[in-house]
Amino acid sequence: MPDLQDRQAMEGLSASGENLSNRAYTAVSDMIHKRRLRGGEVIVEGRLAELLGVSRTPLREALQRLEGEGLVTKHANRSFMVRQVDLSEYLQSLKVREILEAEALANAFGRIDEQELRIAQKEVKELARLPNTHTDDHWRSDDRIHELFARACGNPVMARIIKDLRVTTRLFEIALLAERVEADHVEHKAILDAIQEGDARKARRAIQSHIRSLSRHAVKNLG
Amino acid sequence: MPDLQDRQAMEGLSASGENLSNRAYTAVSDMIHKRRLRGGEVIVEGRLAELLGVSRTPLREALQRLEGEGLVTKHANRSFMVRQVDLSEYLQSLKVREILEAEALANAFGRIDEQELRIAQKEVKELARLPNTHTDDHWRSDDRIHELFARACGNPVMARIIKDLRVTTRLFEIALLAERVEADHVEHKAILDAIQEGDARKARRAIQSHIRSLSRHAVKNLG
DNA sequence: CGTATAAAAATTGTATACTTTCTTGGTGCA
DNA sequence: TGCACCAAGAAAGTATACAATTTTTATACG
Repeated sequence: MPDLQDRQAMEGLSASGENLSNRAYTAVSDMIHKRRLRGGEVIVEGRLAELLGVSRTPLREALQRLEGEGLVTKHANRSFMVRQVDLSEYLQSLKVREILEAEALANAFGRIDEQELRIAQKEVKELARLPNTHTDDHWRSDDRIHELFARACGNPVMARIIKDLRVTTRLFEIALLAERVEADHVEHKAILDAIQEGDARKARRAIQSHIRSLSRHAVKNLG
Repeated sequence: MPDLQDRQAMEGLSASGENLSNRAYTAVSDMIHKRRLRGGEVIVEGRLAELLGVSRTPLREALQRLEGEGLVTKHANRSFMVRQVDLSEYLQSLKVREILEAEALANAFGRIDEQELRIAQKEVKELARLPNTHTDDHWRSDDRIHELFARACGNPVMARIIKDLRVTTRLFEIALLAERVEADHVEHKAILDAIQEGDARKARRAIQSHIRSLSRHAVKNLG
């Protein structure tokens, strides 16, 4: 079982969410994304509440909220369980992402903030140079790129769906990862380049091939 | 304020969700969809809990879950508020639906259960004959048709997203409605006919023009 | 030695009491 | 008359106590 670390992370959050419910929410969400709580693991409320230093009430509320978002589920009508994303769901999600991100990118053309594009490009270049792949940084960059055009597409509903789908796929990718990092850099760069050149067709192909590449990689390593 | 009706509906649910949390959840969800709780309305926990005959604890959990699904939101960091879908969000959602439902329909070709198709067709025909448009029936038919190919498309993730989007759009349409019913019948029939003929192109056009027709109607009446 | 059963422990479900925070209305002073 | 400040009330946030349910363990019997 994880030690004090999570509790301390939670206490460090004192400023953020204000109330314990919100703090518990982000703390648990974090623990899931950081794999301190693994997919399929059963959550026992009492223990986790104590670990986070709150009573069960706000923790339960956090869990209900997370259930609504699909990060945890009810196991046999009783305990909560950390959501397990299997290969099949991963591939299905990627398929939808491929469709929607291509569409979003097309609609975003001409509306993407120049400066944000610069920042994203610089980040990719730096990451490519670094030998050691610090995963947190990698994902931050990944987020930035994909949100770049999702947010700019002029359709917040679409952006939200893409974001949710990326939560799902991320959940799965965390387990996989590692040897993908190199390919990600190259493919990300291709997308950003196409955007900068103003070549919509090329950008569409780039995002599609990026996502398809993720699918192929997953199937190869697990299918 | 609504009277005993909701409370009784809730008590009638005794069999379904088993525990009070779940019962409160479906009860509130129902109240929202049936417009007994209107978009933008502020929910005061104590009152609603009393109305439903439960303590605040399970009601709050239900509300948190509904928040995760987007049916209610937090107002000014405090009270819950029934979600208000505005025209802009409605149109955005329709846009995504247009993309995804067209895709789903394409993928569903050849996998749609013959019998379910028959049932849907019969239902449309009957509704078209009836002079009085009983809204519940209309929507049940609407659900059946759109779920027909969403479920058959082979991608449950996509199906789930379509379903969620239809919750959003339905929330908006309930307010509008009425003179749409006629057009809906015609357009639904066109979709089903195309499916039966096995004409994928035609079906795609039919679903797209159906959804675009919804957009146009909304803009005309409210934009 | 295995299985069935009952008692105990653990865990979730619910209510309630208490605390904190926000809102509202009234009173006093400029 | 208008504004500011304070008090009282209302509503949300949290903890805890208790009830209902499930799981585990221990013991007795076949």
